[in-house]
Amino acid sequence: MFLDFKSEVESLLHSALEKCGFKVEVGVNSLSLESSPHSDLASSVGFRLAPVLRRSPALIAAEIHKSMAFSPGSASSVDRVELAGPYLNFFMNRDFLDSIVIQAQGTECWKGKMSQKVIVEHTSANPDGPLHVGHIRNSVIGDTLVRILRKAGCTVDAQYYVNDMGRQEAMVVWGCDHYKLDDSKADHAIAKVYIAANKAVTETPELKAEVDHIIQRYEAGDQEQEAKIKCAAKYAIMGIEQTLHRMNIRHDSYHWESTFVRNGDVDRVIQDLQKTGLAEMEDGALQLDLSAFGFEKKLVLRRADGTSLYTTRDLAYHRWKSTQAERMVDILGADHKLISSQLRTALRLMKIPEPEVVIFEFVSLPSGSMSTRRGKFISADELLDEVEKQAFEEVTARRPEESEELRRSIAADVAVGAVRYDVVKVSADKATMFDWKAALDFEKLSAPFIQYSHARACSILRKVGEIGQFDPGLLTGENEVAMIKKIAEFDQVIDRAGRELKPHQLTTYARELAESFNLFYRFSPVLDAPQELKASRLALVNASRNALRETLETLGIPALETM
RNA sequence: GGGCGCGUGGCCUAGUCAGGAUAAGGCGGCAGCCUCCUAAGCUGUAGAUCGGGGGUUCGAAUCCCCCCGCGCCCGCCA
Repeated sequence: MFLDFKSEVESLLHSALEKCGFKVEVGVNSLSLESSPHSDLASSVGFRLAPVLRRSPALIAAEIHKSMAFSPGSASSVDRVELAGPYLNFFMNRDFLDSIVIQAQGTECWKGKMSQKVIVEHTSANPDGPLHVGHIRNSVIGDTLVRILRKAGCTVDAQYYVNDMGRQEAMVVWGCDHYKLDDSKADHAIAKVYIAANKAVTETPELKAEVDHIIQRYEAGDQEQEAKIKCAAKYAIMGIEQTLHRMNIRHDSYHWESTFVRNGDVDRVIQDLQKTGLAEMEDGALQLDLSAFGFEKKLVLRRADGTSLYTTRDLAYHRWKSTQAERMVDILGADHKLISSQLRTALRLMKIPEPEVVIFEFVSLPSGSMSTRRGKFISADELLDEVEKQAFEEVTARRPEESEELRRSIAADVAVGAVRYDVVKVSADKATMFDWKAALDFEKLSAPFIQYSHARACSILRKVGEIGQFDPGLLTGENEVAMIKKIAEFDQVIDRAGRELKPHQLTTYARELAESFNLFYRFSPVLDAPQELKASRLALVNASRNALRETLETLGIPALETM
């Protein structure tokens, strides 16, 4: 696919440069390759070389162009190279376009060549209540990255780190001791006692000691507290999992932070950090001085009462992770920026590989930021319910003759897609404001737009039996060629999103792919086309359907066959 | 106060990391397209000094500096 074309262009350029005796600096994109409206791939390397060679970029480009060891048929994917002033324009040849259509008939061509083992940790929400619309930004970004990396060829373990030793879980247990869990969904029931407990402790500060006592006994290995905390946390996670599953999100493994306290890993981390000479006792607590690395405040490794802290436990978790994978990816909210830099610095001090951290900015409500503790949030369940309700109305308006069962099922799939696409389409480093109107809009910049294109392709394919013999060379219309080229881009998009950990790039591609298909659909009749052309167009519909399906699946969005 | 991030038509965003050939979409506005494979679609049109100011460069939305605005953080919480 596109990456093959690109590497062929690269080697053509490299040998031409060598022939001319030109040297380019090594580095990313040293050949100055860029996508261009004027060609399939362009190089502005002439500009790069101009200051060194003291000649005009156009002259340099012309010289490179002249010594390009290129004749028709000498390359498997490049048709021609054109000189346009200082630019070199590369074009794909017909054989290459044909091979894209043929490859895309199958299932093999969509998988990338990466082969690393990767751990992606995402969601890891405290088991103190349901996921809200802020949490799901973490879950959706994380799960989409898991899918992208798998598509790129990696072996991925999606991990959920369970914070069972923190204050918030002790608060939940205190709440369960004093209030009754009602029969609402597990995570929602937990949230109610958690909110009540917070209220009680705020109003009666003396109760704080009781909560502290729970933490201390749990850390000391008290069986009763352990049973209570594990039970409460598991109950909350059960509810959280239901919500995640509803959004097509699954974790491969769960890791409890208490594990790393019990097995001694936390103590070992502390010992190793002491060996750096940067850790010292202050006010009874062990603190790490990271001022040499630009951190003002010291990082507390162990409380004066001897109990551990979140960061220290997280260090132990990361040390373990580093022995299990070649890449570690953490998805964290913007509130973790500082602590994750400190974590990485501490790991570096111990010569432990650092994770790649994907930070996403906050999702706020028009009324301000969300808070589980204060009960101020829109839950993911509520969001999904509302979107599903809206989707049901829309599908009913369009397909009133279909059974309610089918309409419900389509609405559920549309809702999952709409929510996931809406969340992941914005770059992670942009703070967003939750907007009901946008969440309930199923038009162009949304998952239903892409699902719809897929459904249209399926609809055409349903009307014919087999595709049979076809000649891809007949697909020469403007929209047909554009569609083939767009399909070809799939491997490059996956590769780049997987390396840069930018899942929103895939949503842009998905939109472009669907747009291309809709144009082809609009201007190239398939079923009414003359016999031979019909077969070729059917093959392109099939290729498009496969590309749309792969893209949707990688986004975790159901590829609906009818809607 | 310090650190990090963000600022692109009325609104939401892509493009910024790796500077290049006319700033790309959506929503909303206006004007059109269902005897035609699903109109959750398609076409046309109006609308942008890319927050402001300096600088680097043949060339800056993109890199550097300053300023302004917004967000997050600066706990022996997580």
